[in-house]
Amino acid sequence: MLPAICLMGPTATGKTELALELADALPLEIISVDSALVYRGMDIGTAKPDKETLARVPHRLIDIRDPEQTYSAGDFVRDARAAMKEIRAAGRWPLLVGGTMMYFRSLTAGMASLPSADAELRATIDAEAVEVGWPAMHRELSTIDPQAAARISENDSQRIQRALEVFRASGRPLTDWLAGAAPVAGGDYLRIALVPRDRSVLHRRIESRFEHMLNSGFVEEVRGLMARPALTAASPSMRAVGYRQLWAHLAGQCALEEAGDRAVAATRQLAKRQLTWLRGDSSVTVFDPLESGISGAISILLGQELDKLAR
RNA sequence: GGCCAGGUAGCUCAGUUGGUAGAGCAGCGGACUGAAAAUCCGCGUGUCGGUGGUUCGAUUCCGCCCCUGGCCA
Repeated sequence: MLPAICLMGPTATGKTELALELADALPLEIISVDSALVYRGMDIGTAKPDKETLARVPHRLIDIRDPEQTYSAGDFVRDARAAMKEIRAAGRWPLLVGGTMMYFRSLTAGMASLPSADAELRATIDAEAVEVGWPAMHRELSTIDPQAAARISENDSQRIQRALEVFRASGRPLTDWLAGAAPVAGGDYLRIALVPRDRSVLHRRIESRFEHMLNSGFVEEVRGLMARPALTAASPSMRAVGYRQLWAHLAGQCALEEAGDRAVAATRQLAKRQLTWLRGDSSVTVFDPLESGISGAISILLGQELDKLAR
Protein backbone atom coordinates (compact mmCIF):
# COMPACT_ATOMS: atom_id res chain seq x y z
CA MET A 1 0.00 0.00 0.00
CA LEU A 2 1.27 3.44 -0.87
CA PRO A 3 2.07 5.67 2.06
CA ALA A 4 -0.11 8.70 2.66
CA ILE A 5 1.68 11.87 1.61
CA CYS A 6 2.16 14.60 4.20
CA LEU A 7 2.80 18.06 2.77
CA MET A 8 3.85 20.21 5.68
CA GLY A 9 5.11 23.73 5.98
CA PRO A 10 4.76 27.07 7.69
CA THR A 11 2.00 29.48 6.78
CA ALA A 12 2.26 31.37 3.49
CA THR A 13 4.66 29.01 1.75
CA GLY A 14 2.29 27.88 -0.97
CA LYS A 15 1.20 24.50 0.35
CA THR A 16 -2.33 24.88 -0.93
CA GLU A 17 -1.34 25.81 -4.48
CA LEU A 18 1.04 22.92 -4.64
CA ALA A 19 -1.50 20.47 -3.28
CA LEU A 20 -3.96 21.54 -5.95
CA GLU A 21 -1.41 20.97 -8.67
CA LEU A 22 -0.60 17.55 -7.33
CA ALA A 23 -4.27 16.68 -7.04
CA ASP A 24 -4.76 17.63 -10.67
CA ALA A 25 -1.93 15.39 -11.77
CA LEU A 26 -2.40 12.34 -9.57
CA PRO A 27 -5.36 10.35 -8.17
CA LEU A 28 -5.05 12.12 -4.85
CA GLU A 29 -7.59 13.30 -2.38
CA ILE A 30 -6.73 16.14 -0.04
CA ILE A 31 -7.11 16.07 3.73
CA SER A 32 -6.59 19.46 5.38
CA VAL A 33 -4.37 19.43 8.45
CA ASP A 34 -5.22 22.83 9.85
CA SER A 35 -6.78 23.78 13.15
CA ALA A 36 -8.31 26.99 11.76
CA LEU A 37 -9.65 25.77 8.41
CA VAL A 38 -12.03 23.47 10.27
CA TYR A 39 -14.19 26.50 11.10
CA ARG A 40 -17.04 27.59 8.89
CA GLY A 41 -17.18 31.31 8.25
CA MET A 42 -13.50 31.85 8.92
CA ASP A 43 -12.43 32.13 5.32
CA ILE A 44 -10.47 35.29 4.61
CA GLY A 45 -8.19 35.34 7.63
CA THR A 46 -7.36 31.66 7.31
CA ALA A 47 -6.54 31.94 3.60
CA LYS A 48 -9.02 29.15 2.98
CA PRO A 49 -9.22 27.95 -0.63
CA ASP A 50 -12.23 29.57 -2.30
CA LYS A 51 -15.54 27.86 -2.97
CA GLU A 52 -14.84 27.10 -6.62
CA THR A 53 -11.56 25.46 -5.73
CA LEU A 54 -13.15 23.38 -3.00
CA ALA A 55 -15.89 22.35 -5.38
CA ARG A 56 -13.39 21.32 -8.03
CA VAL A 57 -10.93 19.62 -5.68
CA PRO A 58 -12.63 18.33 -2.54
CA HIS A 59 -10.80 18.88 0.74
CA ARG A 60 -11.60 16.84 3.79
CA LEU A 61 -11.76 18.44 7.26
CA ILE A 62 -12.52 21.97 6.10
CA ASP A 63 -15.69 23.71 7.39
CA ILE A 64 -16.56 20.90 9.77
CA ARG A 65 -17.07 23.01 12.90
CA ASP A 66 -18.82 26.19 13.95
CA PRO A 67 -16.49 28.79 15.43
CA GLU A 68 -18.31 28.34 18.74
CA GLN A 69 -17.23 24.74 18.90
CA THR A 70 -13.88 23.27 19.75
CA TYR A 71 -11.74 20.89 17.78
CA SER A 72 -8.75 18.98 19.01
CA ALA A 73 -5.79 16.90 18.01
CA GLY A 74 -7.71 13.85 19.16
CA ASP A 75 -10.67 14.77 16.96
CA PHE A 76 -8.30 15.29 14.08
CA VAL A 77 -6.62 11.91 14.41
CA ARG A 78 -9.98 10.18 14.46
CA ASP A 79 -11.32 12.19 11.50
CA ALA A 80 -8.15 11.89 9.46
CA ARG A 81 -7.95 8.12 9.93
CA ALA A 82 -11.56 7.74 8.85
CA ALA A 83 -10.96 9.97 5.84
CA MET A 84 -7.86 8.05 4.78
CA LYS A 85 -9.75 4.82 4.99
CA GLU A 86 -12.54 6.14 2.80
CA ILE A 87 -10.14 7.56 0.27
CA ARG A 88 -8.26 4.29 0.01
CA ALA A 89 -11.49 2.33 -0.23
CA ALA A 90 -12.35 4.47 -3.24
CA GLY A 91 -9.07 3.49 -4.83
CA ARG A 92 -7.51 6.87 -4.32
CA TRP A 93 -4.55 8.15 -2.38
CA PRO A 94 -4.52 10.46 0.66
CA LEU A 95 -2.61 13.75 0.55
CA LEU A 96 -2.46 15.43 3.94
CA VAL A 97 -1.74 19.15 3.61
CA GLY A 98 -1.36 21.77 6.28
CA GLY A 99 0.58 23.61 8.91
CA THR A 100 -0.74 22.30 12.19
CA MET A 101 2.31 20.32 13.18
CA MET A 102 0.84 18.89 16.32
CA TYR A 103 -1.91 17.29 14.27
CA PHE A 104 0.68 15.75 11.97
CA ARG A 105 2.65 14.41 14.88
CA SER A 106 -0.44 13.09 16.63
CA LEU A 107 -1.45 11.27 13.49
CA THR A 108 1.91 9.85 12.46
CA ALA A 109 3.42 9.15 15.88
CA GLY A 110 0.19 8.28 17.63
CA MET A 111 -1.43 9.71 20.72
CA ALA A 112 -1.84 8.16 24.11
CA SER A 113 -5.40 7.45 25.05
CA LEU A 114 -6.39 10.17 27.53
CA PRO A 115 -9.56 11.57 29.01
CA SER A 116 -10.92 14.16 26.61
CA ALA A 117 -11.45 17.81 27.35
CA ASP A 118 -14.15 18.81 29.78
CA ALA A 119 -15.45 22.33 29.38
CA GLU A 120 -16.96 22.49 32.87
CA LEU A 121 -13.80 21.31 34.58
CA ARG A 122 -11.79 23.82 32.58
CA ALA A 123 -14.09 26.64 33.60
CA THR A 124 -13.74 25.60 37.25
CA ILE A 125 -9.97 25.43 37.03
CA ASP A 126 -9.83 28.80 35.27
CA ALA A 127 -11.95 30.37 37.98
CA GLU A 128 -9.66 28.99 40.65
CA ALA A 129 -6.63 30.27 38.79
CA VAL A 130 -8.09 33.76 38.66
CA GLU A 131 -8.29 33.63 42.46
CA VAL A 132 -4.92 32.17 43.35
CA GLY A 133 -2.80 32.51 40.20
CA TRP A 134 -1.26 29.82 37.99
CA PRO A 135 1.86 29.32 40.10
CA ALA A 136 -0.42 28.24 42.96
CA MET A 137 -2.26 25.88 40.62
CA HIS A 138 1.14 24.55 39.63
CA ARG A 139 1.89 23.86 43.29
CA GLU A 140 -1.34 21.93 43.53
CA LEU A 141 -0.29 19.94 40.49
CA SER A 142 3.06 19.11 42.05
CA THR A 143 1.31 17.35 44.94
CA ILE A 144 -0.76 15.10 42.66
CA ASP A 145 1.62 14.69 39.70
CA PRO A 146 5.19 15.73 40.58
CA GLN A 147 6.59 14.52 37.27
CA ALA A 148 4.19 16.57 35.20
CA ALA A 149 4.77 19.57 37.45
CA ALA A 150 8.52 19.23 36.99
CA ARG A 151 8.36 19.55 33.23
CA ILE A 152 5.61 22.17 33.06
CA SER A 153 6.45 25.81 33.75
CA GLU A 154 4.55 27.41 36.61
CA ASN A 155 3.30 29.98 34.08
CA ASP A 156 2.14 27.53 31.46
CA SER A 157 -1.56 27.97 32.15
CA GLN A 158 -2.73 25.68 29.39
CA ARG A 159 -0.65 22.66 30.36
CA ILE A 160 -1.23 23.10 34.09
CA GLN A 161 -4.92 23.23 33.38
CA ARG A 162 -4.81 20.12 31.22
CA ALA A 163 -2.85 18.11 33.80
CA LEU A 164 -5.26 19.12 36.57
CA GLU A 165 -8.21 18.40 34.32
CA VAL A 166 -7.01 14.87 33.58
CA PHE A 167 -6.54 14.17 37.28
CA ARG A 168 -9.86 15.60 38.37
CA ALA A 169 -11.72 13.82 35.60
CA SER A 170 -10.17 10.41 36.12
CA GLY A 171 -8.55 10.33 39.54
CA ARG A 172 -5.29 9.35 37.85
CA PRO A 173 -2.37 11.69 37.19
CA LEU A 174 -1.56 12.59 33.59
CA THR A 175 1.85 10.98 33.95
CA ASP A 176 0.18 7.62 34.64
CA TRP A 177 -1.92 7.88 31.53
CA LEU A 178 1.06 8.78 29.39
CA ALA A 179 3.17 5.92 30.71
CA GLY A 180 0.42 3.34 30.60
CA ALA A 181 -0.92 3.66 27.12
CA ALA A 182 1.48 3.03 24.28
CA PRO A 183 0.74 5.28 21.29
CA VAL A 184 -1.08 3.60 18.45
CA ALA A 185 1.16 2.92 15.46
CA GLY A 186 0.42 5.27 12.62
CA GLY A 187 0.98 3.50 9.30
CA ASP A 188 3.20 4.67 6.45
CA TYR A 189 3.73 8.29 5.59
CA LEU A 190 5.82 10.04 2.98
CA ARG A 191 6.63 13.32 4.62
CA ILE A 192 7.60 16.42 2.70
CA ALA A 193 8.20 19.84 4.22
CA LEU A 194 8.25 23.19 2.47
CA VAL A 195 10.93 25.18 4.25
CA PRO A 196 12.08 28.52 2.86
CA ARG A 197 15.82 28.97 3.14
CA ASP A 198 15.54 32.74 3.40
CA ARG A 199 13.18 33.66 6.20
CA SER A 200 12.93 37.28 5.08
CA VAL A 201 11.26 36.20 1.84
CA LEU A 202 8.62 34.42 3.88
CA HIS A 203 8.21 37.49 6.07
CA ARG A 204 7.52 39.63 3.02
CA ARG A 205 4.98 37.13 1.75
CA ILE A 206 3.25 37.11 5.12
CA GLU A 207 3.00 40.89 5.09
CA SER A 208 1.63 41.19 1.59
CA ARG A 209 -0.79 38.34 2.17
CA PHE A 210 -2.18 40.10 5.24
CA GLU A 211 -2.56 43.29 3.23
CA HIS A 212 -4.52 41.30 0.69
CA MET A 213 -6.74 39.83 3.42
CA LEU A 214 -7.61 43.34 4.62
CA ASN A 215 -8.50 44.36 1.07
CA SER A 216 -10.68 41.29 0.76
CA GLY A 217 -12.89 42.14 3.73
CA PHE A 218 -11.12 40.52 6.66
CA VAL A 219 -12.27 43.22 9.08
CA GLU A 220 -15.89 42.68 8.04
CA GLU A 221 -15.51 38.96 8.51
CA VAL A 222 -14.33 39.47 12.08
CA ARG A 223 -17.06 42.03 12.73
CA GLY A 224 -19.62 39.42 11.73
CA LEU A 225 -18.10 36.85 14.06
CA MET A 226 -18.10 39.35 16.92
CA ALA A 227 -21.82 39.77 16.50
CA ARG A 228 -22.40 36.17 17.54
CA PRO A 229 -23.31 36.12 21.21
CA ALA A 230 -21.68 32.76 21.81
CA LEU A 231 -18.26 33.93 20.61
CA THR A 232 -15.83 35.81 22.82
CA ALA A 233 -12.23 36.84 22.53
CA ALA A 234 -11.43 33.75 24.59
CA SER A 235 -13.08 31.30 22.22
CA PRO A 236 -10.45 28.97 20.76
CA SER A 237 -11.41 29.91 17.21
CA MET A 238 -11.06 33.60 17.99
CA ARG A 239 -7.55 33.14 19.29
CA ALA A 240 -6.40 32.40 15.78
CA VAL A 241 -3.77 34.67 14.31
CA GLY A 242 -5.32 37.76 12.74
CA TYR A 243 -8.76 37.20 14.24
CA ARG A 244 -7.47 37.87 17.73
CA GLN A 245 -5.81 41.14 16.75
CA LEU A 246 -8.69 42.43 14.63
CA TRP A 247 -11.09 41.54 17.41
CA ALA A 248 -9.04 43.70 19.78
CA HIS A 249 -9.18 46.56 17.29
CA LEU A 250 -12.95 46.25 16.79
CA ALA A 251 -13.35 46.13 20.58
CA GLY A 252 -11.69 49.54 20.67
CA GLN A 253 -8.43 48.40 22.16
CA CYS A 254 -6.14 49.63 19.41
CA ALA A 255 -6.04 51.29 16.02
CA LEU A 256 -6.41 49.20 12.90
CA GLU A 257 -2.84 49.88 11.86
CA GLU A 258 -1.50 48.63 15.15
CA ALA A 259 -3.73 45.57 15.03
CA GLY A 260 -2.39 44.88 11.57
CA ASP A 261 1.21 45.17 12.70
CA ARG A 262 0.53 42.81 15.58
CA ALA A 263 -1.27 40.34 13.37
CA VAL A 264 1.63 40.25 10.93
CA ALA A 265 4.10 39.78 13.78
CA ALA A 266 1.96 37.00 15.24
CA THR A 267 1.97 35.30 11.85
CA ARG A 268 5.76 35.49 11.66
CA GLN A 269 5.95 33.96 15.13
CA LEU A 270 3.57 31.23 14.10
CA ALA A 271 5.75 30.46 11.08
CA LYS A 272 8.80 30.28 13.34
CA ARG A 273 7.12 27.78 15.64
CA GLN A 274 6.05 25.69 12.69
CA LEU A 275 9.63 25.67 11.44
CA THR A 276 10.88 24.54 14.84
CA TRP A 277 8.74 21.40 14.59
CA LEU A 278 10.11 20.67 11.15
CA ARG A 279 13.73 21.32 12.00
CA GLY A 280 13.82 18.75 14.73
CA ASP A 281 12.56 16.00 12.47
CA SER A 282 15.21 14.30 10.35
CA SER A 283 12.81 11.90 8.67
CA VAL A 284 11.25 14.69 6.66
CA THR A 285 12.30 15.60 3.12
CA VAL A 286 12.77 19.34 2.90
CA PHE A 287 12.23 21.77 0.01
CA ASP A 288 12.51 25.49 -0.44
CA PRO A 289 9.28 26.49 -2.16
CA LEU A 290 10.08 30.19 -2.46
CA GLU A 291 13.26 29.95 -4.44
CA SER A 292 12.42 28.30 -7.69
CA GLY A 293 9.81 26.23 -9.43
CA ILE A 294 8.30 24.67 -6.38
CA SER A 295 5.83 22.47 -8.13
CA GLY A 296 8.40 21.17 -10.57
CA ALA A 297 10.88 20.45 -7.84
CA ILE A 298 8.33 18.69 -5.71
CA SER A 299 6.94 16.69 -8.58
CA ILE A 300 10.41 15.44 -9.41
CA LEU A 301 11.02 14.53 -5.83
CA LEU A 302 7.69 12.89 -5.55
CA GLY A 303 8.45 10.89 -8.69
CA GLN A 304 11.73 9.72 -7.23
CA GLU A 305 10.17 8.80 -3.95
CA LEU A 306 7.45 6.90 -5.71
CA ASP A 307 9.97 5.02 -7.81
CA LYS A 308 11.71 4.00 -4.64
CA LEU A 309 8.47 2.86 -3.12
CA ALA A 310 7.52 0.87 -6.18
CA ARG A 311 10.60 -1.29 -5.87
C1' G B 1 17.59 83.27 10.44
C1' G B 2 16.42 83.23 16.21
C1' C B 3 14.52 80.49 20.49
C1' C B 4 12.95 75.82 22.71
C1' A B 5 12.74 70.43 22.95
C1' G B 6 14.84 66.10 21.20
C1' G B 7 18.76 62.70 18.62
C1' U B 8 20.67 55.97 23.27
C1' A B 9 19.20 48.37 20.44
C1' G B 10 15.29 47.13 14.22
C1' C B 11 10.96 50.37 16.90
C1' U B 12 9.14 53.18 21.40
C1' C B 13 11.68 54.96 25.31
C1' A B 14 14.43 54.76 30.38
C1' G B 15 19.18 55.78 32.50
C1' U B 16 24.22 57.12 33.83
C1' U B 17 24.89 63.47 40.40
C1' G B 18 31.44 61.68 34.82
C1' G B 19 33.78 55.09 35.66
C1' U B 20 31.35 53.07 28.01
C1' A B 21 23.99 51.37 29.44
C1' G B 22 18.55 48.46 30.16
C1' A B 23 13.11 47.76 29.67
C1' G B 24 8.81 46.73 26.54
C1' C B 25 7.83 45.37 21.62
C1' A B 26 10.09 43.23 17.26
C1' G B 27 13.72 39.48 15.98
C1' C B 28 16.35 34.75 16.98
C1' G B 29 16.71 29.68 19.34
C1' G B 30 13.90 25.89 21.95
C1' A B 31 9.75 23.01 24.13
C1' C B 32 5.21 20.81 22.65
C1' U B 33 0.13 14.19 24.18
C1' G B 34 -7.79 16.20 23.05
C1' A B 35 -7.54 24.81 22.86
C1' A B 36 -1.77 23.95 19.12
C1' A B 37 -2.99 29.82 14.32
C1' A B 38 -2.71 27.61 21.45
C1' U B 39 0.57 27.86 25.66
C1' C B 40 5.28 28.32 27.63
C1' C B 41 10.97 28.63 28.25
C1' G B 42 15.66 30.98 26.89
C1' C B 43 18.80 34.86 24.20
C1' G B 44 20.32 42.17 24.99
C1' U B 45 27.80 45.40 22.48
C1' G B 46 24.58 49.27 20.84
C1' U B 47 30.53 54.25 16.77
C1' C B 48 24.64 56.44 23.50
C1' G B 49 24.06 61.94 16.10
C1' G B 50 29.29 64.03 14.53
C1' U B 51 33.53 66.62 15.98
C1' G B 52 36.78 69.47 19.18
C1' G B 53 37.63 70.74 24.44
C1' U B 54 37.83 70.03 30.01
C1' U B 55 39.18 65.46 32.72
C1' C B 56 43.16 60.00 34.92
C1' G B 57 38.48 58.82 32.37
C1' A B 58 32.99 61.86 28.44
C1' U B 59 27.34 58.59 26.20
C1' U B 60 27.00 62.05 30.65
C1' C B 61 29.88 68.68 31.40
C1' C B 62 31.28 72.79 27.67
C1' G B 63 31.93 74.75 22.35
C1' C B 64 30.88 74.12 17.27
C1' C B 65 28.44 71.31 13.40
C1' C B 66 24.52 67.97 11.38
C1' C B 67 19.46 65.99 11.69
C1' U B 68 14.11 65.95 13.50
C1' G B 69 9.89 68.35 15.69
C1' G B 70 7.57 72.91 17.72
C1' C B 71 7.27 78.18 18.39
C1' C B 72 8.88 83.11 16.66
C1' A B 73 10.44 85.92 12.47
